[in-house]
Amino acid sequence: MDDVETRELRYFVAVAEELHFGRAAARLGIAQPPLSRAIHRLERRLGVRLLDRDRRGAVLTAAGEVLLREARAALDAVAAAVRRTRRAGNPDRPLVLVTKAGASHELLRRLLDAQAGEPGAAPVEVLLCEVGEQAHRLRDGQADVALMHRPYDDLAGFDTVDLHVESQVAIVPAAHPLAAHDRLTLAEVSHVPDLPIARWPRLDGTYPEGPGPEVRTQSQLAQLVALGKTLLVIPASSRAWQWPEHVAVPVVDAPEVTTVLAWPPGGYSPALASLVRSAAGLRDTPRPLPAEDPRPGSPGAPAVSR
Amino acid sequence: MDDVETRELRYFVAVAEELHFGRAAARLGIAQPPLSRAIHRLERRLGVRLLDRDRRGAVLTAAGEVLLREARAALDAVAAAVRRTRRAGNPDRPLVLVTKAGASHELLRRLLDAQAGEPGAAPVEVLLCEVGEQAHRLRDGQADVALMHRPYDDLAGFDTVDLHVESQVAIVPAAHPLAAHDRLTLAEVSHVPDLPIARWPRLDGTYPEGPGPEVRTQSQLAQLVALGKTLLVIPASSRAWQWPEHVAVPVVDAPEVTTVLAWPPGGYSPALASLVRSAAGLRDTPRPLPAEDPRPGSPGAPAVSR
DNA sequence: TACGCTGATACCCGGCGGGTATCACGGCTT
DNA sequence: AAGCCGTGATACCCGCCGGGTATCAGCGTA
Repeated sequence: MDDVETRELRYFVAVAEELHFGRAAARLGIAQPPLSRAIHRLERRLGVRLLDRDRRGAVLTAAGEVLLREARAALDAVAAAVRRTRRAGNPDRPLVLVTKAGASHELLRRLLDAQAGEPGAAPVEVLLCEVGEQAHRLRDGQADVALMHRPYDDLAGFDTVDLHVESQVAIVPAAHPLAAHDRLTLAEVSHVPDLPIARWPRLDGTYPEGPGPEVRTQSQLAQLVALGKTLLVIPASSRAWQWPEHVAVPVVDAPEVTTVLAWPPGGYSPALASLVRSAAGLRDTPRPLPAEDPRPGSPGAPAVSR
Repeated sequence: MDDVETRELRYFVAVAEELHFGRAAARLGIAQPPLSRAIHRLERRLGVRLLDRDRRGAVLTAAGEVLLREARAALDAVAAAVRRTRRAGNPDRPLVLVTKAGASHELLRRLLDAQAGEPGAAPVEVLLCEVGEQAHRLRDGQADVALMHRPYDDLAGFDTVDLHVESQVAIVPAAHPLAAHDRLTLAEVSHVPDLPIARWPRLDGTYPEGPGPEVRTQSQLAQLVALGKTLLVIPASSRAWQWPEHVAVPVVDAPEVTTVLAWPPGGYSPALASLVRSAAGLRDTPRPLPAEDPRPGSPGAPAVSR
């Protein structure tokens, strides 16, 4: 009586996102009448009205809002089941590690080196994604493990190993008066009138209100800093930002950022276990001496070049 | 091409649990041939062999193990979507709070009192469950919010508010020499030869190996302590254990237990928000003076009666 | 060797998902 | 004011697929 099929959830999500039966049907590749029927049947089964049909489209009811959120999560879980099962059936599957582009690449390289040194190490494939997308990739099974940053990323629902703790720096335009400081506080960088904080899109693609410029990628943001339009506060090791027009100034009271290795709980493949072991070994030497690691800007060495 | 329906996942879970097509079909209320067909189709779609068919049943492949775990999670998510949507459509729905029977009942009463005092408070329905079941009830939508205990319960994937921190006591038979101590250490209670720790069933109903008695409910455990067969270490406020044949002795080096209110992230109904507010108010007075709270054994007052 | 138990196969039927054609209704335009 | 357009709803048909029964095929065992 109350077994809902994933097809019905996919249909509902399409309608809830488009708020228009015709467009949703086109997106799904079916005609509009069967879609209307399916949504009606879903409403009848749940005993709940999900959409208020209007002459120019439809709007979600409160219950519809709930189902939209829950259905997305459920569909993610189903997609994850499929992806993970497929990979589990593939004997020489690589481990997929997802991380933000441009962040922690030194640490990532050390992790990959350490893992490659392990005997019988599984190959690791690196998948780069947009800011904040790692959790989603992990949840829907596109990746096995992620590099994430506390407190920035939402770590709820994942097992984690802390890899590295570091302080944060403000990246400001070299020509700006703030660049002359050798240390700053959060208060000093929070509301600089001519350097408003950039705004990132929400999950639905819209932007929050505010004075700052709208950005969608990290390189846009880097460019905006170089142009003197904005500033940002990031972990000290994110050296990708270090353009000639940038200056990094330590922010003394910004919360420390912890780089963590995160993975969905319960899924202990041998390959993942091996990577976690490598990561734990890395953690034991969080601050390598320069002699041990001659690369400049190595994570753990919070030296900020100005 | 790769859209898997929940029906197929339910079918697979049944087969994977029974390891026998005939019994699984009977449990599902269908005949065996369609079930075989469905599993074959699922294997073909995933491109992965899930079961090794044997003459006397079937055994899971590695990929099958993965899918069993993932499919259970996915089906939980779908069930949660249905349940939460149904409740969201019901205007005067009560908030369902799930907790372990016998634990934290004083704190729970204070929470319910505080919530009832709120203007326009939503009714709260209390659901009692077995040890360790709260997370599952929360995940599959049978409950909106849970009282759980760190570090005992798995809080991964939930938002939480800490309510109360307390130390732990050992509950030992009154006739046992350990009862004469006025304080104990973990080392002293860990491997007492004549009081082996009881064993709880795993999720699949089997018991881990060990010398301790097998228990399934808390009252069985209480009875076994009274009979001098075992001991246990629990938070000081779990007064349900306090039988005449029991003696509670503080365990000085046991980790502190934090009672937390936990709920699935993202689901902010007004009723839930109101309860979380009540809980946060409670947290601000974690150790009420006796004058403020004349009830004996109130949580926060770690007085241990012997 | 025959029986029994397992899952696989063959075949049929009915329901349901999907398609096209059309309706009902309200807002907009002229 | 009247017609048109765009919305979702309804009516009806068809083909596929899920489910049923009957039966087969392999292997262990009595």
